Amino acid sequence: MTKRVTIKSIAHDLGISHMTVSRALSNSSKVREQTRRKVLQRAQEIGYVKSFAAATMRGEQTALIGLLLPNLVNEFYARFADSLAQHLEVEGQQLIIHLSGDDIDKERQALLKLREIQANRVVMVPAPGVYENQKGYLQDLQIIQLIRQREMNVAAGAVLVDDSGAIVQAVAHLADQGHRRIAYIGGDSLLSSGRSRLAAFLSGMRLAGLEPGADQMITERPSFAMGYHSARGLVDQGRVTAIVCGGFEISNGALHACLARGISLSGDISFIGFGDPSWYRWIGGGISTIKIPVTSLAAKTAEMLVKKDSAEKNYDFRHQLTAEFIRRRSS
Amino acid sequence: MTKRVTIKSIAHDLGISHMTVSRALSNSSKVREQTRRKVLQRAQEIGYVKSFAAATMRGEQTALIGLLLPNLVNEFYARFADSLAQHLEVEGQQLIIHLSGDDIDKERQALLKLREIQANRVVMVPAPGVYENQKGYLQDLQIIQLIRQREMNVAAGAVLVDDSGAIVQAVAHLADQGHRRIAYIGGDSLLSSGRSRLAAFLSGMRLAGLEPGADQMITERPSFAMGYHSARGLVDQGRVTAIVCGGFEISNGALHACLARGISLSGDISFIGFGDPSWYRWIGGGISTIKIPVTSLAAKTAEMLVKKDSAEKNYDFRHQLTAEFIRRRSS
DNA sequence: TTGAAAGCGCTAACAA
DNA sequence: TTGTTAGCGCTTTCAA
Repeated sequence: MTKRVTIKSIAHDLGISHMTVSRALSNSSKVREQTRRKVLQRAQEIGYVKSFAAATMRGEQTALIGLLLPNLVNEFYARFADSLAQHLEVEGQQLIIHLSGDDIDKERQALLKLREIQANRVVMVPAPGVYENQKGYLQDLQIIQLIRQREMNVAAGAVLVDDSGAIVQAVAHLADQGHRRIAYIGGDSLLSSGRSRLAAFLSGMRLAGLEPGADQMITERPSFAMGYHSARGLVDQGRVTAIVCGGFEISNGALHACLARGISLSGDISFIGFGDPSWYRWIGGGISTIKIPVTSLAAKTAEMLVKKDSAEKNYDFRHQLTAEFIRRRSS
Repeated sequence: MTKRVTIKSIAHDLGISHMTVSRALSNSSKVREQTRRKVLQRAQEIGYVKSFAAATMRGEQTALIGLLLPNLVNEFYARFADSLAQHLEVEGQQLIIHLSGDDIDKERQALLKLREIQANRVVMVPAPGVYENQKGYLQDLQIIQLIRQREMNVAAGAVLVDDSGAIVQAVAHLADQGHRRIAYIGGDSLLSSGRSRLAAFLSGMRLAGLEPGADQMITERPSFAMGYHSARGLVDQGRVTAIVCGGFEISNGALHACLARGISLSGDISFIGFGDPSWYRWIGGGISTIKIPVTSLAAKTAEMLVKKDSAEKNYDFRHQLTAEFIRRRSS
C-alpha cells in the first residue's frame, strides 16, 4: 500500500515547508507564483486530495447530510432521495443514506453513526415509536422531519404535506359516485401523519353524511404487508365497495393485494392510492391517488438545508406543501 | 453551540487524565473497575460519541462505502441500493450515495469526494466515456464495477450479469411467434454491457434465420429519453412488430412511449423490457422482460465488499450472475 | 493502574 | 515570501 499523499509529502518532494504547500493549495496570496505552480503541478501528478478527516478535526463543517428513510424501494422515497441528492450535489454536499425500515432502534443506530461522522444536518422520515432513553441521540444534529412529525424534544424543522384537503375530496368523490361503504387503511396514531389522515377521512365521511363502521377503518403500524393483508381482508369479506389508502407503503401493498385477487379496479371496487408512483397511471386504466409533491418537497428541503448554512441558529421551522387528489379510472 | 464532547471533557469532569478515559471506553483491562464505571456513566450522561475524524486521521479504516449510481429513480438501482444498504448495515458500514446521471464528469467529481472522505471501497455503475486525464482519480479506492464494465487501468472487481442467454431466448421466442421485423434498442458500444447485449441480440436473430435491418437496431448513449424517442420512432414508422430493450432506463422510456401512444402490448406490438420493476407484471396484462437478479447482485456485492476486509490485497475479481427471460402477455 | 508525549493532516497565528 | 509552532481527538508507546 502506497502511503497517503499529504501536503507534507509534496513539501518533501519540493524541498519546501508544508505550510507553503498549504498556502499554495488554498490560493493564498502570500506565495510566489512560481512556487504555487510547482506545488499545484506536483499535487496533480501524485493525485493529492485534501484530507476530510483533518479538516473536520480542525473544526470545519463537514458537508455531510444524513438522510434517514424507511426504505428506497418505495418510489416516493427513491424519488425524494434522488431529487435531494441532485440539489445537494450542486452545493457540494454529500448524502449519507440510512434505511430504518420504520424501526425505531435502527433509526437510533443510524443517528448515532451520523453523529460520529459529524453530519451536521439530518433529514429524516421519523419511525413510529419513542426512544426508551432519550439521552442526546440528537445532540449536535440539526434535524428536518419529513412527511411525518414526531415529538423530538429538540429543535427540529419539518417539511410536511397537508393532505387533508385531498383526502376529503377523494371521499367526497367516492360518495358522489354512490359509494356508501368506503374503507380506509392507514397508519396508526403514533405519528402525526396517521392521525391527521384518519381525521381527514372521517371528516370527509361526515361531510358526505356517511358513518364508517369500525371494521372499515384499519389503522396499524404502516407497511407494505399491512396494506396487503388489510386490503385482502376487505376484499374477501366483500363488505366495502371502495378503499382509500393513507400511506405510501400501505397503498402499494393494498394495490398489490387487489391486483393479485384479480379485482377490476374500474368495476368491482374503487381504489384510491397514496403517493403517485409513475406506474399508477398505467395500471388498470389508471389508479386514482392522493398525490404528494415529491419534487417540491425535495426542493423545499434542500432550500432549508442550505439556508441554515448561514444562520446557524435554532433549527426550527415548519413548512407545509399541499397534496392533490388525482382522479383516474380506478374511482 | 455547546462544545463537542470529547474524552478530554470527560477526563476534566472526572479529574482524571484523558488516557484513562480512553482506556475505559475501549474496554482495556488496565483500568480500575470503579474508574471504568464512572467514565462510562459520564459518557452516557453527556452523550459522548467517538470522533470519526480523529479515528480516521490516526489511520483507522473508515467503514464508508461509496455507491455511485446513474440515479435512484429507476427501480433497479433503487432496489440495489436498498438491498446493499441492508447488507452493509449489518456490517456497521455506511453507504455514501452519489448519482452520476450517467455523466462521466459527475462521476469523476463523485470519486474525488469519496477519495477525500477516505471511503476505501466504491461500488459503481460506470458511466459511458473515458477520463480526459486519468491522473489517479481512483487512487486508494477499491472499486467494484456493477453491471457494466469499463477499462479502468487499475485493479477493479466486477459484479456482472450474463444476459446473453436471456436475450437470445427472448428473440427466439419472438421468432417462434412469427415475428420477422424485430427491433432492438440498446446502449452504445462505449460500455461492455452495450456491446454484449447487442451481440446477443444479433446472435439470436441469426439463430432464427433473421437479418435485422440497420434501422431496426438503435444503439446510443442509454437513457430514459433515448428509449422513449427510439420507441416512438419505431412505433410511428410502423415497420417493426416487436421491440427488445437492452437497458433499464431504455426499457422504461420505450414502454412509456408505447403506452402513451395507446399501443396494445398484447396485440399491436410485442414488447420485451429489461430489468423487472415490480409493476411490469401489472401493466397491459404483464410485460415480458429480461430479468436481472437484483437481490443476488446486491448480496454478491456485499460479500465481495466484506470479504476483502480481511485480504487487503489486489481488488480484482469478476463475478457473473445470470439473467432470465420472463415471458408475460406482452410477447 | 495511571499519566505524559508523540503523531496522524491541516491551518491560524506568529516569527523570520 | 517562507518557516515554525501549536492544537483539533484519539491511541500507541513509554514512563511512573
